Amino acid sequence: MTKVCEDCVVRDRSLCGTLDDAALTEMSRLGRRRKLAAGESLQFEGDDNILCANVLGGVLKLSSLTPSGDAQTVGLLYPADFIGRPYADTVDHDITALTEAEVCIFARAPFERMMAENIQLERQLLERTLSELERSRRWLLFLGRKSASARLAGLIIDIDRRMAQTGCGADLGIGQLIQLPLTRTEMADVLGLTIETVSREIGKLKDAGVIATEGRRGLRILKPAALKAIMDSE
Amino acid sequence: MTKVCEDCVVRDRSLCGTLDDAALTEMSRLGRRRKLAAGESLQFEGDDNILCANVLGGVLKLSSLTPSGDAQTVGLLYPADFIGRPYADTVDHDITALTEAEVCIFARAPFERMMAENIQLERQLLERTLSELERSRRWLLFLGRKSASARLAGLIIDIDRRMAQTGCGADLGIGQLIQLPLTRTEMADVLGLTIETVSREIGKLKDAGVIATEGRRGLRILKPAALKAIMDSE
DNA sequence: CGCAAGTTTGACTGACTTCAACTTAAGTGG
DNA sequence: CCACTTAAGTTGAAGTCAGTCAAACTTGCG
Repeated sequence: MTKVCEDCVVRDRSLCGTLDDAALTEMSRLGRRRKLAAGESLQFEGDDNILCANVLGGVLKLSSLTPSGDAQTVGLLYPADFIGRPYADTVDHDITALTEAEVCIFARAPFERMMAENIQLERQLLERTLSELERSRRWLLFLGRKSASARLAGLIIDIDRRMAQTGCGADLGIGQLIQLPLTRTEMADVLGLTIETVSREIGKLKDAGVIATEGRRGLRILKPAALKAIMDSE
Repeated sequence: MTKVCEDCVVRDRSLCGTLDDAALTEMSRLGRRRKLAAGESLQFEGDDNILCANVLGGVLKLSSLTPSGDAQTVGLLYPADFIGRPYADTVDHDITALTEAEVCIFARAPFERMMAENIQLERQLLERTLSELERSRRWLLFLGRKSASARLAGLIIDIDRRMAQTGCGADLGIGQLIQLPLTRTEMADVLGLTIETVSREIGKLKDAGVIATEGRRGLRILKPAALKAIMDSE
């Protein structure tokens, strides 16, 4: 008999990582995997809040629509990230796969029961939520105070870091090929900019030799220090 | 003998609200009150993370300085709100009193011990952190996508709501006098705008009869529906 | 190869910023 | 109690960054 969740690529890094074998066995009974095609949504703002999940693979976004119709992405979800908001009745944001993605879904009620019985689960989630709050607040500073170029640099650096953590490969490896999980439109939605501005700013970074692009989604960071400087600049 | 924390104005609404008498007694031994003058800081970004606290009275801000020197306020703290980030080594933001304020401070280590022993405390903090994350994400949408007027309207509505919860008085009571806890400069720091723009936008709202001002910090909402409409507009 | 979606580029516009002068509010000491 | 002082807020003119609208160009898939 194979060990529970043995084939789970995020077994150690996900919320479940802290569980002992018995708890993990029960957890695995509650969870079921689901694949999402790029563009497919897991839930929509206003839905009944019925699920929690772990991201197994791919990248997803958390987004809201303004009444006037344009989108703002408020967070990106990478493998091992947790999805969901226990204890809430309704869902606050759309969750949509940016790339092909796979998630391990738990119904909310049994997940909450697991949390009550395994305090380390709750503790883990608290720590993650606190980090996520911190990430979100740092991004507030970008949207509130930084220029288009600084925002873009910040996003590229963030993606690089998260992709490095996720797959293999070092953070800010010079010249390494990154597959962007977002289209220009999606980048614009994260950055609070328009697609045209994003395109122009990418052009400028290319012209300056800071990055190189390869097709639509391929990107290489050629001058990490310069990119960081742009991110930190006003 | 008087009951523990009996005179605490936020006894029921704060994180401590869920504790039983025994736990509250211990908690009260750990906490000590501190008054802050307007403008005084409780901690600075980068400090060792040594404290957690409950806000007893007044309004405080969470803020960061960009490398280029201007401030972005990433959150406002009202009575009963929790301050601090358990489990982290350093502090992520400055915390500064906007008005005269009072807080109930706990050293971080014993606070974490209390959390370990009283799971409802951890659970409460998790729920609060999840809400705070949600608030922060909603604000992301404002900074990313909304015009100066919509942001200002959003801030006024938020302040009104929080002040109403905090003191007495109904939410969005027409014509009721609100004492703004922020100066124009501080509003600008929250909104990601300049002080001049804030001033001009307030002027426009006054001209439109949506609000009235009284001195520097007094404000009345005359047309709540109109204000909400402006907030929701692009 | 051809098409459609995605992206880039250009010209123009506008919202917010910047810089600067001026006004008001609120506290202080004579 | 009022002139004085100073910080806070308002107003105006000019500049700029990013948005809008529109057209051309890629890219990758069928």
